[in-house]
Amino acid sequence: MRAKAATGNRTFTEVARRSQIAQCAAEAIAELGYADASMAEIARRAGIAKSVVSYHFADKAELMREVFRTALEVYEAFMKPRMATEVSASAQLQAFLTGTAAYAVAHPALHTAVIQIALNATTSDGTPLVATLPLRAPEPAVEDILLKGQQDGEFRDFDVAVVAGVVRSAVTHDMAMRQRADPDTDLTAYAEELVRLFDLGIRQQPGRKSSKENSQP
Amino acid sequence: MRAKAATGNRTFTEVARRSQIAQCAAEAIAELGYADASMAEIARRAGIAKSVVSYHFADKAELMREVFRTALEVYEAFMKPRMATEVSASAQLQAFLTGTAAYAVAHPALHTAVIQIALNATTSDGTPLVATLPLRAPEPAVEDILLKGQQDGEFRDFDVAVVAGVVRSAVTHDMAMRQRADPDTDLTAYAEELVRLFDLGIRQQPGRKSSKENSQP
Amino acid sequence: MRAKAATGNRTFTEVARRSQIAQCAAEAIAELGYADASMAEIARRAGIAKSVVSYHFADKAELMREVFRTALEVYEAFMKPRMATEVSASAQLQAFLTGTAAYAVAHPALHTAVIQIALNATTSDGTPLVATLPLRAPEPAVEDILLKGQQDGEFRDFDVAVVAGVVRSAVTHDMAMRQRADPDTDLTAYAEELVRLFDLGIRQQPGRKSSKENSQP
Amino acid sequence: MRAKAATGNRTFTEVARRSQIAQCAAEAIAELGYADASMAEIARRAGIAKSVVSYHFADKAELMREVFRTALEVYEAFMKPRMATEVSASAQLQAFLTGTAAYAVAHPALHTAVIQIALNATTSDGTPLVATLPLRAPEPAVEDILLKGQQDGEFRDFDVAVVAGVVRSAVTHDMAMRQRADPDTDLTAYAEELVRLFDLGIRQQPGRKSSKENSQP
DNA sequence: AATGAATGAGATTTCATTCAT
DNA sequence: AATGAATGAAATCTCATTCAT
Repeated sequence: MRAKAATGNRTFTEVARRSQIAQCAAEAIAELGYADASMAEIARRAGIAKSVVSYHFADKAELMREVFRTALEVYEAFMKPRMATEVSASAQLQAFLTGTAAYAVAHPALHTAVIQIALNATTSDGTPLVATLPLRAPEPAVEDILLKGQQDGEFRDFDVAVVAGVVRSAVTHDMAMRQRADPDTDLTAYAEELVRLFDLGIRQQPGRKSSKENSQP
Repeated sequence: MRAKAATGNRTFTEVARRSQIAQCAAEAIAELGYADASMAEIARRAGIAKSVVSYHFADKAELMREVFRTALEVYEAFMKPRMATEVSASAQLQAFLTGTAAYAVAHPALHTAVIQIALNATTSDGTPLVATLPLRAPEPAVEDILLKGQQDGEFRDFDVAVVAGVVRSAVTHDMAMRQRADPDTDLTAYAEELVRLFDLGIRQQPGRKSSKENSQP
Repeated sequence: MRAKAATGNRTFTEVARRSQIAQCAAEAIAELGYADASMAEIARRAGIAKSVVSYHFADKAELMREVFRTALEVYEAFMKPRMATEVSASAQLQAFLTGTAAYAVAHPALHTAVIQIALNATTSDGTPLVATLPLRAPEPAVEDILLKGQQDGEFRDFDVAVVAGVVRSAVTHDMAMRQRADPDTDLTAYAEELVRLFDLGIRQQPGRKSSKENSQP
Repeated sequence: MRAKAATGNRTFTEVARRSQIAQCAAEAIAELGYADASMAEIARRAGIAKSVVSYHFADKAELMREVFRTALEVYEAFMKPRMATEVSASAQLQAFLTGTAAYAVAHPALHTAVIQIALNATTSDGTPLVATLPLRAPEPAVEDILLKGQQDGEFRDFDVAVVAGVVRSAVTHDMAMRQRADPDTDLTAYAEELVRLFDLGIRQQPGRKSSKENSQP
């Protein structure tokens, strides 16, 4: 009857350390870039020996996976209450944009680190790390929102995959670059501008009907 | 003690070698990611000794700067004729979007490499490489097109910096990710979708006047 | 500050644990080779924490010494009844060869591990572990059998040390390599072949007298 | 038209360095045992930086393979003239035994190192190194000598594989242990003793015919 | 102009060992 | 008696860079 509980079969201490190390890793990556965020640097920031990092994570890839997982969890926990109250697709999209911006302000390191990891991290055999992640898309999925909007007749006809990509790249890549260049950027105003842009860009024009809506009377 | 000034006095061979190496560097980065594109790998792809790379470039940062410069040159040469014929801002924006997509198809390595370099490369003292680049925005500057559109009353009132960022992140980050995930993506269709999205998103609504236009009768 | 003297005051549990760990160590060494038989691997096989190994053995050298001691004990217990009944030197040599082969079949891990330890193990200051062992030769000592054979006139005149070495290397090194290469080798047939070989090689030729026998009328 | 000639496409310098490093590796292994012969220690003995070793050998396994190859070459070059003059199988066996002993005296490090490598070295994935060697048996093959002796009626009937193993283990394992324990052992006397032992052990008894000889009149 | 050889710094990872609980 | 956590030392390997030729 060992003192193990918490997540799966991990000690309280272990969970705490892993989380601390993952956080330090995210910060190191966000500040220095993926290439310069070495295990040594991460350990230094956590105030522990290099070998302690290796003790808790089998290898660097596993640490990166943990950062990814953490960021996802935090993001979803952050977004859930903000999405729950919205019904219409356009309101959901607005909540998504302002919510994600607020998340980027609250957790800039996680927000930036995830992008760098996705772009750079590889496993020891050279395959991209993302390929090895059991990666369900984070909730809320932009695609779902857009689809719902089309079905409800709120949004016009367009290629969901493309627009979803643009929306997502705006709140990840562009937002992160902006924050990096100037940490004090007003992301709230930024998000509002996005809301307007996309609302106009995809909203169903009055007097027109989307093909989807027509085909399902 | 060869005094190799910035540009100027380079022999024909030298110019050719630098260009060849830069091209190989771009390909290595695009295929393997920045972290795994070592000087050795780049030399291997060029079929020359590691030391030859060092002979032509003071250090890795300078090589990365050269890739950047090359990509810019190629991009501008590619876009110039496509932009020259367009007059209206909306036509220019359309030319920018379809042109950049065509460029990504024609020069995928350069297109992808630049993003990776911007995100990852640092000089030996740790400062991001982009900070050390005499970086004028590449022509055509999205900001200029948008501003012109507002002044001509074609585009509505919006924060130019924000929208320019979104437009740019769409054709860089999103497009590059898409190409990486599936090298056969139809970027032409993709660009057309973008044209529609942004056109609707920023065009001046009929019967409305932009503040800018009003204030300058 | 537990005063754990050489042997003597060990609890039942302690003795059991030490023996279990030593057994697992032998198996790890036999399977993976000395270099890859780490304390962690040994603990894993025993189903205990690394620190438990350190708790029971001052350091790795002591654990290796224990494996050595264990192997010796087991070997001698195994051989004793087989040797007890034999009187003549040649019968004793035969019993030694077939007995040792049977031991190798019964305890392959111990048999192999001892060789690896003898060849590889060093104390922390670099001196070979064997040098630090209070190493009396295991009973039955081949030298004693050979000497007795010469004195009884059964064996011819030869350098006892040399022949003893050859006999021993046959049943250790050669036999172990053979088992490793093919775990199903028929060691019984192998031993019989050895018996014939050495019997012919050292037996006193009829009509001749060994010098030893002559000099002690 | 690079300045490459020598072995395959290796520079003179490269060949020399590889050979020097391999020699130092053999010495380190012979003196300290396989486990303590680190790349750092080998580099120290060669008076070069650790990274120079890595420059010439892709990894440690490749260095070990080179030591193996070198030892084989040296051994065969050493034995060839000694075997060439002998006709009868018994004379060949004698030449083999005394020759190998002389080799052990002339090249003790190589002789010992090979044994340690065969027993211990593994590739990075854990498989024994010997398995990855294109390992033809070194000339002269003991098996061939023994077979010839049986066919010529010089040697009695016995299992060639077994006796070959014993002969080989005597001149490898036993001889190496002996040298290690006392570097001044008289290996010449040792070899003579072996000659007598095996000669008696396998020679065809007068008045008897081996089964093989009978079956081929 | 090019290169083979060398190198120090540093990256990741493994290991035996210690210690508080 | 046992263990999780931690650690420094060291091992292997990679990298950008330098230099004599």
